[in-house]
Amino acid sequence: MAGLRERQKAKRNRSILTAASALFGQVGYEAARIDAIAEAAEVSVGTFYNYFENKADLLLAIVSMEVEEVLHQGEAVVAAPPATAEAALFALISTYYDHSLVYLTKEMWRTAMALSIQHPETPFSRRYFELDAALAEQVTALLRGLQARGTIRRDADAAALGAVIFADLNAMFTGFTMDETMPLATLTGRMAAHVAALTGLLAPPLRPLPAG
Amino acid sequence: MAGLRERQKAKRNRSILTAASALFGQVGYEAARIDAIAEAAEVSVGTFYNYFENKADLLLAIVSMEVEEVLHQGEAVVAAPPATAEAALFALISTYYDHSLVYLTKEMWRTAMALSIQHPETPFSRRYFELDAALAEQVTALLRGLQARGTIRRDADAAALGAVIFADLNAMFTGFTMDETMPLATLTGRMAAHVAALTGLLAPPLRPLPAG
DNA sequence: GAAAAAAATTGAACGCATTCATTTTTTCAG
DNA sequence: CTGAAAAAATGAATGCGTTCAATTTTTTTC
Repeated sequence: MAGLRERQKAKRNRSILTAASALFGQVGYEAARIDAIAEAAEVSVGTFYNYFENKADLLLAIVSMEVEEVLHQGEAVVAAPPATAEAALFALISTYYDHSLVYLTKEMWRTAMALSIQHPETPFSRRYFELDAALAEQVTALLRGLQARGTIRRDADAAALGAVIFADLNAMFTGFTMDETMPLATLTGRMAAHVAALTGLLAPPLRPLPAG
Repeated sequence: MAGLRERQKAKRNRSILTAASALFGQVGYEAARIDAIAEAAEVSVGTFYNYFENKADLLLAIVSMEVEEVLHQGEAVVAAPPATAEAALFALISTYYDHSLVYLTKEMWRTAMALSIQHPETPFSRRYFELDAALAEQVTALLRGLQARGTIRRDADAAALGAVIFADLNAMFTGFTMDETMPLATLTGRMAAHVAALTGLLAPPLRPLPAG
């Protein structure tokens, strides 16, 4: 049996996270005051800081959930990619984009990106870039799979190109979060153009390259 | 003759910017207190806000100077690029990187990037991304020049690839500013690897493509 | 050159995230 | 069950960017 203390801790933790999540959704991250979150969670401000290191810590919890789900979905695409390189990259990146607004608003994404850049020595930043690296690795894995299958040229540097593609999809996503009026379709369309430009360069030579 | 008021205004403006720049360099942007800047500039806090909209505004002035100089230097590279695509891209991007720490510290760069992402409707953000766009445009211009000269394949989408390459060099630069121990040489080396991977794909076909 | 008008300066006050000394609650030994 | 020790909760205080009503300085008008 879990002790009283332990049970109360878990309940409060959940309560704070729920209250914060709701407030973030309603008024945005920046406008959500700590006292308001504490009050909604029926907890004092001091107690809030007993459970979370700071306001950003709340955001991190939500971002982690989001990216973990997206990584999971991405695995399926990497395991069984569409036939062409263009379709495969498009499918993977669309998976990322389409999921992006499930738990987070654009403003929350912006805040997360800003915090992760500004304070690199922070647990927030470390975790955020860990997640980023996992996504980039997934793009690279897709490229490797396409190479193994002969869909794209085998002499391309998959790791470097995976990083390049991830940097680009990330930059476009940043642009998306920075324009509150941009629909997801616009983002997807732009991404498609870049994917087309890149896959245009990745077609394998008609005859296999001589070994060595 | 300029009136007394006008002369004093110019003097104060300079004084504040000089004081801020010095303090940023000494203790960093975040640790530089507005009262300290005001005091060093021999001005009250209220007056500071009469001359600059906020703390970020000071940073913007310095960032603008930095990027404008780099754009100017970049023009020379675009006007007379090295012989190979790899050398040309390397030269342009090195120009950017090598200049980057002249006026700004890594911490100042991080802050600038974070602010520009977090508050997109701000003059800071608008200006920052204007400068970014100008840099990306310069990369595209270089690619176009290389296409015109036949150094890289003419059927590549220069605008899309310019954007992709800029996003990537930007992401690597962000990584550089986030690691206080990383020397410029490491950044340059990583960039070289990505440039090699990309230019490997950009070589023109041995025979010119048929028209149309 | 004095008085009125315009512009600029000033520092105390405000909002908000975070900290910390004090109080309350829970656990546990006997 | 009791009292001491440990853990957690609390809200007033702090630090810092920014605002604003009151004051001072400069310009203009006659």
